[in-house]
Amino acid sequence: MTALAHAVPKIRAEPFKAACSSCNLRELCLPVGLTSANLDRLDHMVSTRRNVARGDTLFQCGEGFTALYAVRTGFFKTCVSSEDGRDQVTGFQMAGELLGLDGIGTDHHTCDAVALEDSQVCVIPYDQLESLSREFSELQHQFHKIMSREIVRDHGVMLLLGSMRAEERLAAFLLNLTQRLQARGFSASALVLRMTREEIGSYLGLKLETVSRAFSKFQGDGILEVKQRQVQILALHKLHTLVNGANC
Amino acid sequence: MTALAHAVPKIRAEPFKAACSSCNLRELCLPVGLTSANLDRLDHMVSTRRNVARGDTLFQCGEGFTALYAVRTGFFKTCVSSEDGRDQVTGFQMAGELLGLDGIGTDHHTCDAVALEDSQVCVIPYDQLESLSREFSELQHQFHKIMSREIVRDHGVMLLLGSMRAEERLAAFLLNLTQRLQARGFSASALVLRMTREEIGSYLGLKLETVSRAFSKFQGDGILEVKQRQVQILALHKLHTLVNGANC
DNA sequence: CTCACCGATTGATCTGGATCAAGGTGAATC
DNA sequence: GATTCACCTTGATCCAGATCAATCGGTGAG
Repeated sequence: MTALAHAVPKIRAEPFKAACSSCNLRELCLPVGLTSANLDRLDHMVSTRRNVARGDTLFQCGEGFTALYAVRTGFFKTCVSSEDGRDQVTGFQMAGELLGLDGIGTDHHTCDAVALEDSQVCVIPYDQLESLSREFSELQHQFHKIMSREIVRDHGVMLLLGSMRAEERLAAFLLNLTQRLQARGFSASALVLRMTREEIGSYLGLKLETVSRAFSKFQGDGILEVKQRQVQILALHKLHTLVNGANC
Repeated sequence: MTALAHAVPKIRAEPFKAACSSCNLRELCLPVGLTSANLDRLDHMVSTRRNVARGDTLFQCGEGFTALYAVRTGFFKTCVSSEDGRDQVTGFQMAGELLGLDGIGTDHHTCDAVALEDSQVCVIPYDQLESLSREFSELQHQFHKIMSREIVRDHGVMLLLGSMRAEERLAAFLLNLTQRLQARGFSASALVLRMTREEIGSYLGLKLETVSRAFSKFQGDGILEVKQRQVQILALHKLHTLVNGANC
């Protein structure tokens, strides 16, 4: 055991043989709907992984665009900033989700992608993705679906930012998080936030104090049990009615 | 450059032989970067046009998705609504811009597209677009760029909604409009708004009264000359500093 | 163990934009 | 040219969330 541990060096940032065909995220990620023959071709394309330490950027605004990234493990945020230093978190990405779609349009990334915990991504060279998706339409269609869903998601965030009040925004955010975690096999009711109150606030167009107060309010109302970043959802239905039904 | 002639005879609802190859929007629309041989193939695919009268919908939320639409003439808005009737304008589309990208992900449209004036669109059958873009990579790449730019645009709107104050939002909106109009050969300083104050407000996350007050403020400051929907931009640079530089 | 630091909470106060209300304006119709 | 209607403007008031400020709590370093 000790001999083996000594023989196998710690795996760092070096290229690592990835394999979509044996990845447990393949039903959530780019390979959805591919036949096993085509999955093998994808394996060949997605040949490297990259580790990103907590706090480091996967890519930054302005950098040249060459590849998309599929989150394998960990958690990211993306944020854009205006010339005068205003900052806006545009999304949080977890396992199976794609990063970098913003770069296709201009050949340069237009936002920062920052790891909120030690993470690993699969590198998807973009030119290879284009040529491969010219070869089999399943991949092409799946890729288009992913882009389209990102647009629809963004529209949902606009609705949230444009017309919801603070508590509704937080409720919508929590519902979205749990849904995505549940799709990945995690508990629907117990979650650990990987981001600060300030980052949540930036995403929701609120100040961190307002986010904190909304958490406390939810706790007081018996909807949540909040202990720092540990959140237990006690009344999912109340979150739903907050977002939908109850108009004042 | 004199104003573009608006004296084009009115074309009615019958299918009409479209031709990207002879369309004066081809440098702004899907055909960007295509060789003339490939343009001909595109002509064959985009064979029909559709007229949409002011106030009518091009498609509605929930409808099955079969095609994308390129605006040829006129002006549209897209809006999403939540279950409890909240409404959010997610964008305004003018000549050369694509509508319907939201439908790819789920095979159903997720928003309404409403004509704000009598308009005409080119119908782009989506399955044909996919197969054609498997055949030539220029079309594929251009299509991907358009989707990516839509994502980037949405991120910009999130930044606006999440971190700008009312006057900054209106300034950013006006700048965006004039840039797009200018790219289409219209005056950069004189514009006619095709949407109501309420629609602008919905897009910007503001109430119509606030939009109206901001217009009046800009007029008082000598930035604009506003007469109902006729807007003359007198000090473009002041709009820029409002959006960027001047913090408080 | 103590210190320092970062993030979270909570309270007090302020304010930008919402809301409520009352005209004003221009285009279409008769 | 009077009527109507949809849209816009402007004023007065209110309130949700921002801002300012103090404190607490967990965590990592020395």
